[in-house]
Amino acid sequence: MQFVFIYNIVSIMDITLSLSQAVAQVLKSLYGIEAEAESVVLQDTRKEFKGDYTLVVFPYVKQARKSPEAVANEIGAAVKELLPEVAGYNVIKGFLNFEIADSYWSRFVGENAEDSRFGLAKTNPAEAPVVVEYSSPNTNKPLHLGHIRNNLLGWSVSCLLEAAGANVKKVNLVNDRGIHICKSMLAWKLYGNGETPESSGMKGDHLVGKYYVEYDKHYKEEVKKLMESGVEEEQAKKDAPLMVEAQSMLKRWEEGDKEVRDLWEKMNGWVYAGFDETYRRLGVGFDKVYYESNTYLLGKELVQKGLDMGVLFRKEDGSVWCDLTGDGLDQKLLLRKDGTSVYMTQDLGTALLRHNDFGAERLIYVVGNEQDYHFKVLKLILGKLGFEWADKVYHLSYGMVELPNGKMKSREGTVVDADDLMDEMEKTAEEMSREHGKNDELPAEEQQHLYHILALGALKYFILKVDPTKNMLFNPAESIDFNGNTGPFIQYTHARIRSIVRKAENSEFGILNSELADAKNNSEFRIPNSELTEKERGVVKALHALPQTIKAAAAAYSPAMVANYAYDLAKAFNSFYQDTPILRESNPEVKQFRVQLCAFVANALKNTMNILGIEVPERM
RNA sequence: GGCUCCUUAGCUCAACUGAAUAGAGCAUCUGACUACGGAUCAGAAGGUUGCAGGUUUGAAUCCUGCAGGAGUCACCA
Repeated sequence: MQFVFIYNIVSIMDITLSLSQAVAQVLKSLYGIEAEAESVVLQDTRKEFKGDYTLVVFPYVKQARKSPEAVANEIGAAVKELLPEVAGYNVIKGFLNFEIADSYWSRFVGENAEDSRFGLAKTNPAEAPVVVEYSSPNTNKPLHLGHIRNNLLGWSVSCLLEAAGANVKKVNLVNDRGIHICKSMLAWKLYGNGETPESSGMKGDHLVGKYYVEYDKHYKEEVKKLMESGVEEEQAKKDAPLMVEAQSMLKRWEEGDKEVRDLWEKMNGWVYAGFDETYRRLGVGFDKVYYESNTYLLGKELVQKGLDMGVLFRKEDGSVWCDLTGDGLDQKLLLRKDGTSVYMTQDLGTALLRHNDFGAERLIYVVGNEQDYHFKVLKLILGKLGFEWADKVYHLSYGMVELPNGKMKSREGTVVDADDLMDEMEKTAEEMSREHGKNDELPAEEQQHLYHILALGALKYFILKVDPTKNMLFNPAESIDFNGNTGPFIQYTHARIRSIVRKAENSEFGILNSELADAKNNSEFRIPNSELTEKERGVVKALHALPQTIKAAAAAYSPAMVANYAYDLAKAFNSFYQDTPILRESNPEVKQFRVQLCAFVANALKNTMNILGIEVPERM
């Protein structure tokens, strides 16, 4: 427990930690119960009862051999004796409610309000990094709503892990080759008449996507014709001239045919320009981008190694397999009979590459839950190949995004395009803002920026507030709502607070004066016995919970926990703000404290929203 | 069909490793000091946590069965 001592010098110790330790200690001395401090569960006291933190004593009554009330009372008395911060306690049935002294809360505010990084851990760049892969798009069509969830999650989980102290590297693995790209290329060659993003004014990724659709249209016609002439459907799908041509194109690509490669590079270039634009608008980015055209041959050596080790086997036709029946799964193909590799082969190779590139402490893959099986197998095979880091591979498996009328299907045109969606949200943000008419005096450029921030705030919050592992429903009408549990609600709260703080800073009273700075060095800092109002305490307790919230959210890879926290904090503040005078307060000391509390909340909202990739405006 | 996951208020979501009367928002209804910024706040109503059993002092949470939904089971990625 050495760290406790150090914490005490740097700042006051988190009362919940002190309480857990005190309870553990008391359990031992009173009843001889051995309990780790971490195993002592404290929950927030429900608001209908008096107190701040609650210990449920039922787990201990058996060993204590007393009634729950008696146990609770004894623990309460002993802990109060131990910790001066505990002002009192009350017992209701088996629930022991600790009441924390206001002096603790005041001191907590005094010591942390000015810390712009409150709740955020420092990262150590020398530490082995956590590599987060996300996005990983195909280059034959533009990004859609499903990609948006992926990108927002990937970005925000990266920020979250950083906030918890990890050294994070974000990577993207672009699927830039394969039959699907050839389809777009072929259709463009046949029907494109040399159309370019410049000539058409179309965004590159959309242009390429257009020809992917074009291919599908003509291909279907061909299949239909063949079937009408008596060919079986399955055969028709293989024999359709367009399919034959696309296959041949892929083959020529692999052979390095100059014409095919040139076209491929040209069209991929269009797509990348388009993606860059979308990424920029979404506010996401990467430390390193891998291209599958460079990595798709990787993994073959691993397969050879696996054969040598005897963990893989070759069938008569020459194909190579991994037998996972011992793990309750099937056999998995790793090399086709013609020696070419499959998805899994590549992924084995890129995992090793990434491990070697970064010396990673963890490899996180942000990939939809439709690939649960794939990653289960990937980890198993890596383990069989003798890589002890196989268990550092973590599949951050997120749920599907559904629309009110079911799944998105590209063929049925029910896909929500990422760029369109952002356009739509920005338009709505502009309309809402104009309606409120509070930003009419801002320069046009700032107005546009504001609409962008609000639109993306709404979109990101809407998606990130849902537990990543769960499927979610995306209702376009609700996603652009700006009231209630939404991004703009929190952004608005921030803007209002900043308005107060600006006024305070400009006023003759000068809130951040030297008196305050001096007082910070004083252990008896700040009106130790002054009483807080109910609403003030609510806000302070919410702030106090930030560091542990970030820790828990990072451990669960859940930006949703951060989103819900930000919302709770904003609500606590709004409730406080509604009926508590701040600048109107006549007692200067109280006024100063409240302004300080405002600045503290604004900063916490900003930091938590930033973890979600959401900016907060100064005014809106 | 096998395997995996899901089912909480009319709708969208919470509820940390089992704990007090299951919480928010939207929608509905009612109210708020001449706004320190009303994109706010206060309140009402809304639930047999899919169904049936079981374990436990205590279950939305753990176990079993059933019903409904999703995903997956490619020499696609």
